Amino acid sequence: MNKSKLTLKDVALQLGVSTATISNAFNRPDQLSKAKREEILEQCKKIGYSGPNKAAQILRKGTSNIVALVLADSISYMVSDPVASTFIKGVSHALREQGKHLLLYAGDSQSILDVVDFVDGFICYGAPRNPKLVDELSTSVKPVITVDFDIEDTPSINIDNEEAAYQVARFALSEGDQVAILGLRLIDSPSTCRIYDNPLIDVDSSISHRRLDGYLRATHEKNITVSNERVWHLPESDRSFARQAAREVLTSSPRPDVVLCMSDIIALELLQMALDMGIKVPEELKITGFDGIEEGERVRPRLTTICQSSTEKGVRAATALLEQLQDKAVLPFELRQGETVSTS
Amino acid sequence: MNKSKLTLKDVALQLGVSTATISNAFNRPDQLSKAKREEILEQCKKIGYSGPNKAAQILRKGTSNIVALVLADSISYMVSDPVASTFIKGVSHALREQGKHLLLYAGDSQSILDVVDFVDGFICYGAPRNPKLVDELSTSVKPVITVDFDIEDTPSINIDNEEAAYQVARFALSEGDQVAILGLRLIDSPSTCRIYDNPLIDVDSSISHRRLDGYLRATHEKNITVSNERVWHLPESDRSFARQAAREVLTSSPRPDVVLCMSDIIALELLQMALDMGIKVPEELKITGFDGIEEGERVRPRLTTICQSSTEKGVRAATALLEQLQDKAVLPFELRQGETVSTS
DNA sequence: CTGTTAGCGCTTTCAG
DNA sequence: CTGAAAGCGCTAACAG
Repeated sequence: MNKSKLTLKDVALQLGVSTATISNAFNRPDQLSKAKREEILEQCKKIGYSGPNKAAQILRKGTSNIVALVLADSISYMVSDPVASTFIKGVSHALREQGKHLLLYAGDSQSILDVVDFVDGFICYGAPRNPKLVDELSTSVKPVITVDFDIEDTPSINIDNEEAAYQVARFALSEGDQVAILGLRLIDSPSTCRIYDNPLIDVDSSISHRRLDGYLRATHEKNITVSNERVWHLPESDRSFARQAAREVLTSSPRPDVVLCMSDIIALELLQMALDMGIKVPEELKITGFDGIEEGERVRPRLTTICQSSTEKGVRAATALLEQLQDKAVLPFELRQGETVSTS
Repeated sequence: MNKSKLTLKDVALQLGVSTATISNAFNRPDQLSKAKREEILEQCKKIGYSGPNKAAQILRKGTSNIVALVLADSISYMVSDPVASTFIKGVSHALREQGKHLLLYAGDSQSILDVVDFVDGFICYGAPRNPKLVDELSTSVKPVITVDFDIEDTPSINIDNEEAAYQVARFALSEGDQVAILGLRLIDSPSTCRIYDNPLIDVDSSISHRRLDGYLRATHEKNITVSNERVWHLPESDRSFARQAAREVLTSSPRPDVVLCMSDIIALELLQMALDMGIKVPEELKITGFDGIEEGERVRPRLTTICQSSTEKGVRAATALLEQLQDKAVLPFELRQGETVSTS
């Protein structure tokens, strides 16, 4: 109970050795004889000293074994998103193997200053909602790795979103199709809407715009034009936004033959609503998703989508951070041919 | 860039005031004139000092604004469980309002010693897989609150699992029904199996056993006997375990008329498998879940289950910890009448 | 309202 | 291999 009051100094005094010896017994086994070390450790256990105080170690050593995972959005939102939570899974798995701990950090926070002094580094998953964090991160002395977006001169992990979107769209489209696109964070609006002529946000770093580019490359190839009123913006990959958008799309006229969705969550809501409305998939409506979440395989018809391994991304991100790898990695993806696109 | 090298002392020197004044400017506005304070803050910004080093503050003040959330299992597993992630959502939401940060901690870790010295407290969600953590937690000087299980003399948050299980079972059962139970962590086994005469683990604190008690109270009331070979054990509320168990149950003879499931995930897998096998729900098979996850409402027929608000639990847990409330709270639950039980 | 000072608990040269 | 001593950067008395 009073273990918390015992300091290394107290212990040194009690055991009649110097503080350095105790410290070494815990941290640097090579600095003293095995026998002595074991004796000290045993004595410590006996008197209830469980090792050097971590707070002091952090200050002194400048490392804490804590890695901050900066999420794009609030933790609340991210943790219930299947893609993000799969990513977190990967990160935590890799961190755990290295004895590191995981601090979750919201991307809509004011600043990273609260933690920058004591964490060992940052994994930044998606462009944080608060852009100020990007500035802070890019000038931070602590190592940073970004995932699904880029900061100049900072290592990152991505997939080729443009190519992936192109492939899934090309697979789904036939000449003459009426096409609609359900996009993610395309413009600066907190609600679901068509993009019309609103300025696209953040063009460079946004994965959404890369995906849009890919979709449009495929439509051009099939001589299909997609006007801006057939492109919807959703502020988040969230089921209720998705439902709204799905309803708009399915009741719009002409009703599309193909809907390209920038996430599986969106696609799944669209699918469900279509089925509820008695629309046959894929005969009357083809749907593509993006991400490859499990639920897309459980549902009937199975979702046609792009699979990317979020777990793998998480593992890679954590590993790259800890090993200080400096490269910008591009991971593979895979087209999954479900049944929401006719294979004829 | 060299902001990280500036210390409070340097700044004091540069601005020609004492270190205490700088410290006060940042931490105790009441200790100096508003004018002076603002001037100092501005100067600091100008020379690139962003405030006292947090690592040093942690050591000095003994608080870090970090709260550890100890999960029952590995982070990887917990973060993809809808119930746990909803809980995390609640916790992070409440923490955020208080400017606290969230450290995720795995319940199968070796020890909490790694972090106990610098976190401000522990929220412990479910009995940790490694029981040693419970000992450490119970002797820790840092505040602790448990959720869904109890540690003596430690505040906690629970629902009345026995009563909830009783109610859902009573609702589902009719005299003469053949009953099976899909339970969670009932015995000490890493795989899905019937419990037979294996000793039940951890009887007191386990919510699973409270639920089992509730189910059995209901069956007794209806003069139904449920032998131990009609009770399955699943090591986790995990879809693949659930599928195994579902298959065993549905192919066992006599095939049950009612299956009481200790989580919605289990119930949903059972439901899906039953439908795939052409078994009519609820006409030929009644199913009950536990938890009230969203997916249970999206599926057809809708799941009959016990709803408990995991978000609310999370919020309460965080609040209670931060406000040092000492009571053992019992939260309400609600029976949700879906369509997996006939309402006749 | 401001400045001085003594640590918070530890690690790490550097002599011995 | 061991011990003495100097901080890591900061805060909170306390005295002025």
